[in-house]
Amino acid sequence: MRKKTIEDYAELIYILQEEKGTVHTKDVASALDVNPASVTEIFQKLSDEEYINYEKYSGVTLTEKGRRIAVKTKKKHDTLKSFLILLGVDEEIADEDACKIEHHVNPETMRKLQKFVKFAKLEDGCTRWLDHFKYYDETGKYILCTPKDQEKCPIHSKEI
Amino acid sequence: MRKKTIEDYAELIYILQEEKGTVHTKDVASALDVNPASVTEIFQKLSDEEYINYEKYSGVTLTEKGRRIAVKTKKKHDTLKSFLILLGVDEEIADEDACKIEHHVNPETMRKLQKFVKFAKLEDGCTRWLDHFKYYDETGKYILCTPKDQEKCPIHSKEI
DNA sequence: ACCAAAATTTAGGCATACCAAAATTTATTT
DNA sequence: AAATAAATTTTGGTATGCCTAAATTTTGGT
Repeated sequence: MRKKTIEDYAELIYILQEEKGTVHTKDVASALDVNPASVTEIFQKLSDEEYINYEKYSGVTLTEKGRRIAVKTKKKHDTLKSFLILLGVDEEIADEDACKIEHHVNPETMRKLQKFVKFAKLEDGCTRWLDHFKYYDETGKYILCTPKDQEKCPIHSKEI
Repeated sequence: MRKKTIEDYAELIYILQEEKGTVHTKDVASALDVNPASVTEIFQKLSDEEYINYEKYSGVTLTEKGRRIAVKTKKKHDTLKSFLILLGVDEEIADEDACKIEHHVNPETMRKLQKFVKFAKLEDGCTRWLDHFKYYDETGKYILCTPKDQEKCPIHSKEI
């Protein structure tokens, strides 16, 4: 697998910490599929850079600085994943891709994506376009659906 | 900047080759902002792996294998960039992000994205939902626009 | 409280992607 | 056809993220 970034570690520690308080070498090693010895090295580095509180042999917790980056990263992850699921990507793949992409996306892009997800999930929004997209994705066919054609459209003819 | 992948180099060589035939160390170095000495090393590696034809001091061209990966990568790049532009991301940022993301996206995800871009650009499609999104993005307001409300919607009331 | 097992850390190594400086080859100018 | 300039390659070195094996510390069972 690819090299992990500080963001990967911070995000994971954040999640594990929520679940079980202090986070241990082994937990991180197995979750990210790296050697425990490597995790120790990383703990040292993250500790030097003040992302985590680290005492040898007794696990770690995030510092405020670490928490900030973890939360930010997790938020990016969640947005990307939601977006991909909207598009119809399988959840597992959406999660993997979100994990790989989250480190590389410009904040402006993230903002747009987040807006887009929000838009598509608006309580009172008309999201039949998404149904149209899914139909197009599945069948390859596009059903013309301008206002004057809507009676003929099997998607738009569902009342809302 | 981040480390470059084989895909980055193949894609760039492909583009430069279109423009000017043989591609030289210096071209790649300046385009990717790395030291020429590093480009030489990379040429050696790419040559060993048969992505390029390389004779010392005389530049490179892609092999068939190299061309395949370059074209595939460029296609991913273009799809991602188009998609981001659809969303309203500035072209320059869209290009940068596409470049960083293209190496990490699952083929299934790419297919969905490509479909989505195609869908949004359909000649005869009704893409007012995109206008609605842009309006929502700019103003924060969503204009209710179910079939029965469409007379009141400034976006839908534009005839098409 | 002891001892074995489990977890963690240390030590030593490897591969990769980069760099700067020096050496070499190719291109250009006169 | 030299001489000089430009491009390229070689050499030697750095930082990073990973690994395995060995050493150390902690934990759990009796």
